[in-house]
Amino acid sequence: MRRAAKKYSIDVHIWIKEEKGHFLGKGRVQLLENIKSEGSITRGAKAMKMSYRQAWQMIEDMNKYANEPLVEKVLGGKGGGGAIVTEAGEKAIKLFYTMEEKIKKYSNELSKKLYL
Amino acid sequence: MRRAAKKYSIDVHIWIKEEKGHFLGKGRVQLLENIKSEGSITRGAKAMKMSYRQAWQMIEDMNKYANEPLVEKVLGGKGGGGAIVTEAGEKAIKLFYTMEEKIKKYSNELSKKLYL
DNA sequence: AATCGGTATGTTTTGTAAAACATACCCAAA
DNA sequence: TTTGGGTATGTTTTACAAAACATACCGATT
Repeated sequence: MRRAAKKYSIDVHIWIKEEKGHFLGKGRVQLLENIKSEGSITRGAKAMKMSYRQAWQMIEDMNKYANEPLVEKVLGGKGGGGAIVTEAGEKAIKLFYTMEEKIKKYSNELSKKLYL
Repeated sequence: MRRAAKKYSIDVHIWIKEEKGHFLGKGRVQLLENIKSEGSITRGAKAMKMSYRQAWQMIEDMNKYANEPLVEKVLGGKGGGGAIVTEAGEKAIKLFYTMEEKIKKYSNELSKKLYL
């Protein structure tokens, strides 16, 4: 009879990529969510202990690979300005989580019959 | 009518993990294969431009998390010795590729209906 | 008993990505 | 027209993982 002395499972990470390079991973999605809730890149980045510089570069990269910008700046206004997540950005967030969930669900099924 | 200006797809990486930590990823599987074909950790690592030190540490880690060692040393003998991949090691290689293939196949299916 | 290429491991050096710092510019609101 | 907190970037510093180096030990083979 088959018995596994240790419990194993499958861990899975996904990225949505465009032809020329990676486009969206978990970190970027979290950044988008933070920008959405905080209202600026500065605060969104800080909320996840990411440097503004790195956050900005990610956004530049995402916008470059997307059909339309996922984040747009808002200059001036009370508080000096900020940034917003566009509708395309919102869709991207949802899409990423949908795909991630499906794939994880599937790999969890596989994990159940994982004997080694 | 819906039309995507850019082509996107899902990229997926998997790891087989034990409760206490990651156990097997693509790099480790390649290392196992190299050790198998080269007959030693030294040459197996060199074949993939990995340092002996790093390779050895990976093996130590794998053996620790496995029910039984995946690699065993062979001391002495013509050429000073070497290392072999055990039967458990062979199984682990096969299992990893089987799981990887299934999950990639599934995510490729999902990629087909990926509009954003 | 000498040889040989490996294993196992500590120590030092190097390379590079990330963080930290600095600063010019932006513009709505007051 | 000054204020304020952002954006957008260049420059410097730091941290740390990876590589490189060094070496004691191993034991079948000859």
